[in-house]
Amino acid sequence: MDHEKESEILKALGHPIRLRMVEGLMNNECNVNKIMDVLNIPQSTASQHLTKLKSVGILVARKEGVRTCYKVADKKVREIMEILKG
Amino acid sequence: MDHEKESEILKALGHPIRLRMVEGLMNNECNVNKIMDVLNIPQSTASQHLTKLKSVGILVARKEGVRTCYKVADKKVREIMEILKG
DNA sequence: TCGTAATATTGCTATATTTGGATATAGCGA
DNA sequence: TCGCTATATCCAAATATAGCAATATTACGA
Repeated sequence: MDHEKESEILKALGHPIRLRMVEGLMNNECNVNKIMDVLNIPQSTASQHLTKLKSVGILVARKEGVRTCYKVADKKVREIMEILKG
Repeated sequence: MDHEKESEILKALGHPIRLRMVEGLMNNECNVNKIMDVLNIPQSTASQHLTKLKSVGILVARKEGVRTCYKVADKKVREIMEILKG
């Protein structure tokens, strides 16, 4: 097991806001504006958390004109989220 | 999902030393001395990481005379470790 | 090209975490 | 009780993270 990389992923997930982000993005792709509205946090805060989740490979971003759509990209993270839910 | 508690658990797992501790304790119960030897870290560092893992319920401690034996207590954490391994 | 909306980045402060030496505590055997 | 071993706790310094306003960037439509 690559402890460095795995612990990076877990650390990224280990924040209430980011966990809610990932949970919400499990089934739908979503742009930043929607996310910051749903979570009721400032734009810069939302953007930074999303950037962190992307930087460890949990999310991928897709540009759609002026928008950025994020979605969950890591299969293991999906499985972890399922475990936490159950 | 209780995001606060779940993210606490993920944050606790999200550290290379603690991840190695949990991995090593998946199949055997172990005392602090053994753990610090295997991971090659100072005693206080080992103790503190173990304390953190215990405080979020990932590990439980059992006193055996002068020794303290730790083992993995959280079923979901076990499942998460399996996912990371696979 | 201008203006505007969406998003990213910067700059900064406050707070939290990590680390390991030093010290305290507890159990056990002589 | 004394001394030894195992572990926990305390403390300070270094480092990392969180948060958010302000600013920069980018893409689009008029």
